[in-house]
Amino acid sequence: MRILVVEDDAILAEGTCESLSKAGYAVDLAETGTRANAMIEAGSYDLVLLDIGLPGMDGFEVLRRLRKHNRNIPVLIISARDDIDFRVYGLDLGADDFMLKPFVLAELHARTRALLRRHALSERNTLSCGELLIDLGAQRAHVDGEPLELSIREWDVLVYLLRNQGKVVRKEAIVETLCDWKTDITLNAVEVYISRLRSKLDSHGVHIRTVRGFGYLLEEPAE
Amino acid sequence: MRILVVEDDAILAEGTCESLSKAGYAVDLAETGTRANAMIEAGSYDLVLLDIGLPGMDGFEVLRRLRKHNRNIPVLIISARDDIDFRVYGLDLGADDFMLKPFVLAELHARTRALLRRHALSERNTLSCGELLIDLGAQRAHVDGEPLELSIREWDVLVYLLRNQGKVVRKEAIVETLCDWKTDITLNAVEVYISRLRSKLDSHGVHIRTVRGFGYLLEEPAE
DNA sequence: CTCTAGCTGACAGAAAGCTGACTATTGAGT
DNA sequence: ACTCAATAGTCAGCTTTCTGTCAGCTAGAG
Repeated sequence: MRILVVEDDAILAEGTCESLSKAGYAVDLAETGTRANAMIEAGSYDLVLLDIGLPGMDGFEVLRRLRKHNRNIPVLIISARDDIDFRVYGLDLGADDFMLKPFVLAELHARTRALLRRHALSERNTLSCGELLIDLGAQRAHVDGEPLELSIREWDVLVYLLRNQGKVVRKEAIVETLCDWKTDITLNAVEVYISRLRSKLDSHGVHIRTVRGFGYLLEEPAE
Repeated sequence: MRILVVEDDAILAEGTCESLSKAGYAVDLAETGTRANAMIEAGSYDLVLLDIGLPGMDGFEVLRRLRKHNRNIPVLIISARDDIDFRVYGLDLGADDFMLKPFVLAELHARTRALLRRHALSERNTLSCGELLIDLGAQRAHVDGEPLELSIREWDVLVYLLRNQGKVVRKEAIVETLCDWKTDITLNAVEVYISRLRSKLDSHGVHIRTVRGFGYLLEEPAE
């Protein structure tokens, strides 16, 4: 269970990290917002403890950027400002919980456990095919170790293909998974998604095969 | 078709069960998560309607335990919380569909039907003949372990032959299975399909015998 | 040997799929 | 409120692949 602590106050950071480490979590520390974003991009964390009052890029900005890509990582905001507006603002931006400074370590642990349990990332859920790796928990995809930029639609289609790896998937089925029951999307749209996915995946050796008259097939990494 | 409804709200539960019963399903009710898990273990259900907001063991936990053992049962999650995170989370855990309360019964029925249909289709049923193996669920054919490229027509004819393995199949019957009603295809077309199939299968020891004046015969793996 | 059912290569028209371009929409940033 | 950028979905034209027919050929029954 990996936790990223984003905190500029050295003393508070040390206390927090140490306490969490002792509790058995793998803890990393980021002292600035910029660094925090970089680390979140690079590593896959199960929880982010985010101090709002950071020098430079502030916590809200970090959160906003984080939510752009990793929609699912739980974020616990820590703020010195006893201001209900910040609380609302933070939750609007997609924070999962909010804690005021000063706090006792027991509360930190309780909230940490609660968040992790709620998100149950203990059962990290990944799908893969050859050099393609998808982390459902963090909602991120990688090929050849490089992060892959996917729009929501592309993501959904790819996940569906991966879940049905080795099976031929009909376009109708893809449409159904996209818009749960109101099927007002053309089948051609699926062709477009596939086309866009291919342009991102083909060069990495992940091929979506067309099975004429049936649909598409993501073959197992047979080579 | 047996459905297990997991719902603690007595009124909602009754309405749901009654409606599904009337639609011809055999419906059982579980009021708690613990009971739900026990019943799933014991009985063989074709679908589970799972409310997330349960007292005691919550829906996610039920789902997690269920997936540990009976991975294939389709699960439709029902949640009062209008929260995309729950949706993603539930789907991550292996739910097959997601519905928000309040819902109209028509939607419930539509989703139920869709899930049962989809599941029935994905059941792995296979046909085989010697080294030839056909997976109807995945819509894939293999010979000698190698995937076999077939067009729709070839696929249909081959499936028909396999379904009538050991029997002589008349060309007229094949034409009928192809174009359900408009039989404006020449019998010669069947000869062409067979010819094309043979060129793909012969080298793998799968022989379609001609029975002069009658039709074709796919012999059982005599060897 | 003859006759006929069946085989199969070739082909043209049809169908299915691909993709660049375009429009509408959304959402962030100012 | 406005702008800019990214995304979603449609469309149209193009490419690829399949289909069904034909015609000439093969081969089995008598």
